Amino acid sequence: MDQLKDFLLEIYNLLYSEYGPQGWWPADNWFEVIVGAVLTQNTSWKNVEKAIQNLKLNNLLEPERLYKLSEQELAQFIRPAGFYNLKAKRLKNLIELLRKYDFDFKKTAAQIKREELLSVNGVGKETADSILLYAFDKPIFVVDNYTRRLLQRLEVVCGEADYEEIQSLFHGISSDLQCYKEYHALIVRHVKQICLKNKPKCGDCCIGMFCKYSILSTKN
DNA sequence: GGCCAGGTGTAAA
DNA sequence: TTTACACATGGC
Repeated sequence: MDQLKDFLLEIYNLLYSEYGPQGWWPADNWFEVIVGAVLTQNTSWKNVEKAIQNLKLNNLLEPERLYKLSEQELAQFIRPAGFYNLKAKRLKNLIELLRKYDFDFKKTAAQIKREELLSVNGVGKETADSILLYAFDKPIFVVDNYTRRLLQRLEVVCGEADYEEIQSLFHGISSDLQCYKEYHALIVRHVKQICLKNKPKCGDCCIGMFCKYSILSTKN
């Protein structure tokens, strides 16, 4: 297990050396992180940016403002992010939770629990953990499909590995908040970048020496 | 024109 | 418990 820890730390160092700090989450404040976390569900960040911009230009990117806005109106502002009716509902659900804490950052950060976020319809594990890590600075690692794919290619986990299993691997290597924020961002950056190449091969990237299979390969 | 993107919930098998 | 599908826009 200590070996695995060292291995994951080495991967982190290689990625960090290659790409440098990623500055995640790209948002001006905690509430923008939360809105972005919902809007980015199965959606490219480019489209999320347009939706966020719409809200900003209309002075709506504040919890109280969105609380007062109707679901139908909200949906129109976030259209570019896709699934806009669904996401308007999900944002409303989340804002209803935030209202319990009087839309107050400190109060929410001090009291909010993962289970509470997960109980909100439209908030799954990845969204909940993104909010906890990037909006509220909780040392909780965010697992996404990029993470799963990368660990599969590195033969650290198999395809059936569940969310918490993968998460615990990262919780085992460090409890450092910045490391969690950076590692997740670096994984996203790396896998995206590699997949953009026409024919990525093994050994083709900064961690290639550890990959038996191409990142695009479906082989486990 | 087809495929995919920083997922999640629901319903049927 | 697993699988299929809906949700929708915009970039390449």
